[in-house]
Amino acid sequence: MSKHQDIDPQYLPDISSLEGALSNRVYLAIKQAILLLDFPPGAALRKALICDRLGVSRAPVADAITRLSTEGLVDVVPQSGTHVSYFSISEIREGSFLREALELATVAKVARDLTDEQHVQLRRNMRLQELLIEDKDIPGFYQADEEFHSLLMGFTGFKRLPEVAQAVSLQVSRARILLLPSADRIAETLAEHQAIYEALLARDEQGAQDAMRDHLGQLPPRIERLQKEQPHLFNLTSQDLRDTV
Amino acid sequence: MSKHQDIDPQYLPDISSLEGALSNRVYLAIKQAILLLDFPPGAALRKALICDRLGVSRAPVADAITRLSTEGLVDVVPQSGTHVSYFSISEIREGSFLREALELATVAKVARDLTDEQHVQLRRNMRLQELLIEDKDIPGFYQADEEFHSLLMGFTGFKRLPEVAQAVSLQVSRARILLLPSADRIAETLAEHQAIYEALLARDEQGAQDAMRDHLGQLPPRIERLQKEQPHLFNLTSQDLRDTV
DNA sequence: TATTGTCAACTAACATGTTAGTCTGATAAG
DNA sequence: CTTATCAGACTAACATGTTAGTTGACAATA
Repeated sequence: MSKHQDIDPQYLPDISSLEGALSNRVYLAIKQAILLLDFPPGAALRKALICDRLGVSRAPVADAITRLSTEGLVDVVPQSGTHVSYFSISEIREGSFLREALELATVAKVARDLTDEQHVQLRRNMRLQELLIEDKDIPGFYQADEEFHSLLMGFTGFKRLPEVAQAVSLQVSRARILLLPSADRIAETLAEHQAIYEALLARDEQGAQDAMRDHLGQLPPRIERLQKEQPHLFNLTSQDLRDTV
Repeated sequence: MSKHQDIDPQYLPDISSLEGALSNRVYLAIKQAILLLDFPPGAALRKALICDRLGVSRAPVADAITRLSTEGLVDVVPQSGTHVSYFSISEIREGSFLREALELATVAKVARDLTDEQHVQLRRNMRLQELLIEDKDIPGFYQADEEFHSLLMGFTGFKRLPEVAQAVSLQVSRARILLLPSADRIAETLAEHQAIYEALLARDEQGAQDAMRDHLGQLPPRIERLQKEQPHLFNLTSQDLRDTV
């Protein structure tokens, strides 16, 4: 069950550039390493190595691991050890479901309440997306994509919504790193964003939801295909086996 | 800003009857006291008192408080103190929004996938609700109500959904305690549940969502009325002031 | 070979000591 | 009477020592 590598603490970002409490900085550093797959699924988190690398004691590291555990990024085995969680098709499906639920409620509300100022911000972001596509700047487009969704959530005026949405779809975000986006795909993505944008301008609540559902529905099948290509990253639970029959 | 009472540790449930790690038991005990308003909003959590009462050291208590902090039930002021969070109209609105988003997605999926076995379970619960109303057993109905929603979420097959739904609407659950349900109100509630139930049987996705939206929409206005009656329990942020103009 | 039992090494969980930031309230200055 | 200051008493955050449970290698046995 475990001839897995330990983590390589070399990949931990330096925490001195971060701000806030020590526990929080350690948390952010480990979280980044996991989300970028520098700490691969299955890797054992060795507290001693992390303490050594970051120059902190075990307390803030333990605190950080507790938080990562509640987010599902690590699995803690009491009195035994901690390792980076595997991908799980069922968890990714659930994460996508939760994410979709929140995004649909978001666009419905935004379609009802969109202000002129918000419209300007959205239009600016859409223009940016177009420019980045012309330049074939894939990382840049990725970032503008995130900002597009982030803007919409911000428009609701709800403060916790963005972080909740991120928390429920962390596994999806992590798996998404494995997908290498092509120029074709980001062009499609732009078109999907435009459909959402136009429905929002038209105050078309149902249309915006349909467009968002269509947009978000693209991701899960792509991720599920990864399971065949890189099965060692996945944890096949009985649930998953039943689903894939 | 703070001539508030300390918490009274006497209200902490005994943790020896709970199971799991010590940290988790302490967490559950404090959480229950906060949700039942035995620890009222604004009360200062004194770690020493809690340690004394539960017979544990500071470590598991600190661990528990960290978790409660991420759930928004307590506010931690670094290097200073911790107190039970106040109610906030804006947080309650947001919690209701998030809860509704998840419940709507849930009934849509259940309307599509309902099995015969699940139908039997639902019908049994509906019958139970009717019986409890005849007996005017309000606490019993409250419990069956929770079970109704819990059943629906369980039907999706998603494991984290119930806990996420509970987590996002914790503030709402806490405020709900202040509402004294009348016989009239629980009769209305039953009717709303029946509308959801019938739409689900008819596989009417849109109808089930409409019925659920109508059902969940009852709660927030009732809670907002509490603000006038018991303003000392609320934290009026500038956000809230703007909203209530 | 396969199975079982033992034990050493490792771990998370817990207890407790230490540090440093924050609040309060008394006192002094205006 | 108001305001500023400053010391002491708190607190969370952090460091570190201790406990107890798990794991996995290996030897003993069948």
